[in-house]
Amino acid sequence: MARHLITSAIPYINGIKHLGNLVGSQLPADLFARYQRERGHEVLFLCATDEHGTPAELAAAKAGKPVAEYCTEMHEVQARIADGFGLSFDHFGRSSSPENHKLTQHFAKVLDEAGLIREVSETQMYSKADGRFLPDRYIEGTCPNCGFESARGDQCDNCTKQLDPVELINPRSTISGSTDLEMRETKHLYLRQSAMKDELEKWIDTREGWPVLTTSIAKKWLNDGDGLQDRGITRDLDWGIPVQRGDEPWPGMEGKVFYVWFDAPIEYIACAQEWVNAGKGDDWARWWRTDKGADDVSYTQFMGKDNVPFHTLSFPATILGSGEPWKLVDYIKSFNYLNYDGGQFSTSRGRGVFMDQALSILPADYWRWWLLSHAPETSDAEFTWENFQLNVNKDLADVLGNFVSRVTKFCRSKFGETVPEGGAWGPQEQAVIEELSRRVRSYEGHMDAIEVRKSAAELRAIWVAGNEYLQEAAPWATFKENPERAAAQIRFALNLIPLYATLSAPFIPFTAQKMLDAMGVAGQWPGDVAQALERMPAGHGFAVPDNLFAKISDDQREDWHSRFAGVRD
RNA sequence: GGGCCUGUAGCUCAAUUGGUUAGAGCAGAGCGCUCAUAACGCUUUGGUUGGGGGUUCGAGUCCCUCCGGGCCUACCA
Repeated sequence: MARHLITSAIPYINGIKHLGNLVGSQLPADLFARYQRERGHEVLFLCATDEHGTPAELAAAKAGKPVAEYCTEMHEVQARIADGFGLSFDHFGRSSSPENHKLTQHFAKVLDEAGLIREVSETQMYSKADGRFLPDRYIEGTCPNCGFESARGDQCDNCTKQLDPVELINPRSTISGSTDLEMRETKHLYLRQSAMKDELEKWIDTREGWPVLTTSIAKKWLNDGDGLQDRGITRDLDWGIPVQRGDEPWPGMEGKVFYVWFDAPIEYIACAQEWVNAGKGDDWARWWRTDKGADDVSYTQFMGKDNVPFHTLSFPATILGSGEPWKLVDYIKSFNYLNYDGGQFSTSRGRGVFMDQALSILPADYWRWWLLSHAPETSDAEFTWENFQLNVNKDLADVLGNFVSRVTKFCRSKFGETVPEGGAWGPQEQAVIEELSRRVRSYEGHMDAIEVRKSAAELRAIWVAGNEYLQEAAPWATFKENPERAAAQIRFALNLIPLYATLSAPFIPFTAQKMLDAMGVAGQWPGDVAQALERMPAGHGFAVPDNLFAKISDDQREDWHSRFAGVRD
C-alpha cells in the first residue's frame, strides 16, 4: 500500500472562485485523491484558504468588516462550496491558523541560522491617506513612456513598459485615489534564493516526467538574466504572521508580517498539524518528516501555471534551506487556464461562472465531468455553453444515465427488481470482459500518470461498451424465445452498473454513490473484471433509480449564457 | 523587448517522442434496433497537420522563417 500526500494550491480568501480556478487545482487534485483512495492507498489530501496580504485587507474593508472576521466568514463560505463540489479534503485549513504562525516563524528562524536571510533597506511608496505602504500595482499614474493615464506602478497596460512607481507622473493610490504619496524607507527580510540556485537547479534536473509547463517555468526563473533572485519575504502590513525568529522578537522588524507567498506554502505542512489538532488524524510528522516515516510518501502538488515558480523554487528553497528533513514534492501537476466563451474568466468583472452559481444551476457532477474531461493540460481550454450542453447531455445523460435506465427498467418489467436467475456467460460476455479488462488497465495507467483528459476519454469508452453489449445481446429479443438466456444477459448488464460506479466515482462521486445505493452494493475497485461482474448474484435485490442526469435544454442554455456574460452583483 | 507554450476535420482533442494509409468523440449523412431520458448500435462524409523553405530513405513530430492565439517576466496572489 502506497502513501499519497496530495495538496491543491490554496485558494485566495477574497471571494468565491470561478470554474477556471477550480479546474486548475482543487478539482484534479480531488480526482487523484479519490482515485488513490479507491485503489486502497493511504491518502492525505490537504487544502486551505490563503488569507494574508493586501487584497484580503482591502476586501474586508470593502465589506466593512475586521479582516479576521471577514476571513473567518469567507473561509466558511469556501468550505461549504468545496463540500458542494465533493472536494474530499481530509482537512481544509487556514493559512492564518496558529499552527501556521508558529511554523512560519520557525522556518524564518532556521533559515536565518543557516545564513539564508538578509536584511535590506529600501524605499517604497507610502500613502498617508491610506495609512499603508502600497504595492506597485496599487499605484496608478501617467506613463512616462506613452502618456497613458492609467498606467500601474509595475507596468503600463497600454505600452507594456516595465515601470517603477517613482517614474509615474501624478501617481495616485488606486485604493483611495489619494495623491498624497511619498517614498519612505523601510527594512525587509530577503530569502537568499540566489545562494541556493545550484542546489535548486540540481534538484529540478533530477525530476523525471514533470509537465513541460512546470519545468520550463522553473528553468526560466533559474536562468533568466542574473539568475534566481532573492525574494523579499516580509511586508509592511497589519494582517499576517508577525515577523519573529521562532518565539523570539526580531529586532527592527516590529510591526511587520511575513509575505503571503512565504507563509502560504508552509500552510501545506501546518494544515497537516491542523488536521491532527482537529482530531481527524494522529500523526502529521509521518507525512511530512522524512526522519519520521515520510520517506515512503509520494507527494503530489496541483496548481495553475501562475503558481509554478513558488512551488518549484520558493517553497523548495524554504524546505531545503532549513536543513531539516522535511518532505519535498515528488510531482508537480500544473494546468493552463480555462477561458470563458471567447475571453477570460474575470473575477473583478464578474465574467464567467463562479462556484456558487455553478452549484445553484446544476449538480456538481455535471461540472466535474465537463471540467475534468476538458482540463487545460497542454494548452488553455475554453468553456462555451454550447459545448458544455452537448458534451454533458451526450456523455452523462445519453451514454451513462440512459444505460443504467434501460437496463434497470427492462429488468423490472420482465423479471422484477431482483437480479434474475438462469443461464451463464457466453462468448459475447467473455468478449466484453476482455475489452473491459484492457480498458480498465488503460484507465488505471492514465489515472496513475494524472493524464486527466485521457482518463476521462477511457472512462467514457468503458461506458459505451455497455451500450454496445446491450445492442448486440438484445435481451428484449432474446427474451421472447429464450428467457433464460435473457436472464443471463440482463444479469451481466446489471453487474456493469456497480463496476461503472466504482470506476466513475473519482469523476462523478455523487452519481456513483446513487448507482451503488440503487444496486445495493459497495464500491470495490475491480482487480479482476470477471470477478467484479459477480458482485450482484441471482436473487440480489436492487432499485430502479430516478434518471441519473436530466438533460440541459436549449432554453436553459440560452438563459445561462446571457446570465453569466455580464457583471456579477 | 526577452523567454516559454500553442496552432491537426465545422467543434473539442489524440497520434507510443522521426516510422506503414494522421486517429477518437461531438456535430452532419445513411441504415438498423425498439429495452431506454427522441435514448442506443452500425456504417459513413469531412484534413495541403497555420503559410513557406530546409534536413532525412521517411516530418504532424527536427531546423529556419513568416502569420495567428496564449502565458510568464519576480512588490496582486
